[in-house]
Amino acid sequence: MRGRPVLYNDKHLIEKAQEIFWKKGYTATSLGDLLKVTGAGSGSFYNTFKGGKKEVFRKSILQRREAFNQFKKELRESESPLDLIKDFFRSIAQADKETHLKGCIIANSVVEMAHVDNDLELEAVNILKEVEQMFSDAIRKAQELQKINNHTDPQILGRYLITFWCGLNTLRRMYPDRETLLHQIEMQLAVIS
Amino acid sequence: MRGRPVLYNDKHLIEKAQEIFWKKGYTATSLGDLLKVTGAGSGSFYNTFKGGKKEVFRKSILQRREAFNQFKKELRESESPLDLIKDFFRSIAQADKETHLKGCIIANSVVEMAHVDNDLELEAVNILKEVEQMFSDAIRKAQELQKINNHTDPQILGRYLITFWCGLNTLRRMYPDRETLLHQIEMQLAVIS
DNA sequence: TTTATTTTGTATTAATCATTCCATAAATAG
DNA sequence: CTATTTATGGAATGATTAATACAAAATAAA
Repeated sequence: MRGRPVLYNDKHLIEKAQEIFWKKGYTATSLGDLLKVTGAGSGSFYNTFKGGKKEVFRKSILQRREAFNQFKKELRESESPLDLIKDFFRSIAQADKETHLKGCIIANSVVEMAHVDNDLELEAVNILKEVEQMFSDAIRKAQELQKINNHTDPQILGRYLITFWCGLNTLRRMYPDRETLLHQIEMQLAVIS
Repeated sequence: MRGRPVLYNDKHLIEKAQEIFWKKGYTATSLGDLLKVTGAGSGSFYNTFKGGKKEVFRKSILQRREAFNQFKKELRESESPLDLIKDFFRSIAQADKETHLKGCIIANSVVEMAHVDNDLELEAVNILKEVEQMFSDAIRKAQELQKINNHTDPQILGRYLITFWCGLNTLRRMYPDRETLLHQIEMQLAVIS
């Protein structure tokens, strides 16, 4: 194939873009921010992303979706997926303050996009619904194997967990503190046991 | 007092500003938006708010805090404040789609402000902590009066409710639907009974 | 009625925004 | 070596941003 070789492949650009979008959100991140953090000039940037800022953001959250799919794969190979999920919630308490302040880029996007961009809002909502489905499946399995005593409809409990996830996204900013968070996480997980 | 009479008092400006901030958030709301929606020119605007956009936003969420204080006053005069709080949660399910998409301006602000404006972040976090305190107080009272069976530390349960509030702020955007929300709300409230 | 004081509306500024354009660089095919 | 193709960096564009400057308007005090 002819032509000058690509210096900034889209994967690298998306990774760097994701970092800054995660911190500042969609609107507050300028194209200048994106160029600075990726090291690319606007020429290269628009060469790889004809859709501009919006396209990169969409691909940023889709990349996060991939990370989530990886976790889902681990769950499928696990004996007790619900325990993995619970440990994941517990691990949140161990994060550092900077990470707490960033929160979850998907949950953040649902809040930001409502009256900013409808397509991106829907994209983020759908990812959260996939996570919810993963929660429900794990709970159903645990119920079938008699591993938990709570026999509430797994759909309700899955929604309980996704609600908790989104609530935790704010709680950790209020109390970016290991002790406090771990207490609350254990309390909420105890409902599903 | 001498001088041309004020045409746009600050209370009116804040009210109108709050509406648009609530919808679009801080960053996505331009000064042009604010001028259009208030009807004021930039002269009047900066005459009443030397601090510009940031000052109006701060006063917008402080005004929301006042509305919350009003509710707190009702609670103090009530026999069973926890029941009032529960009914308040239930009433969320009855809102229309537009209202669901707006969500809670304070919870929204905590998410948006983390890496945008530290002062405003703290302001919003403090308001949420006040709400949490109100939850805890109501729960303590209900426990003392033997009105509920759950005897978990009221602080933990207060944090459970504020976490739920923030989670609901996203869940209602995922499912802006009366049935779904009411189901989830009842399930979560059942924990405190 | 004149003077002092304050608000208002608009024009202006200066900065930043997202995007496009284009000459140049760097590769391959012929 | 030459022609062709593609990517790059940065200048240029035009829109939008937040904020200021200032003359005109509207009032009250003197």
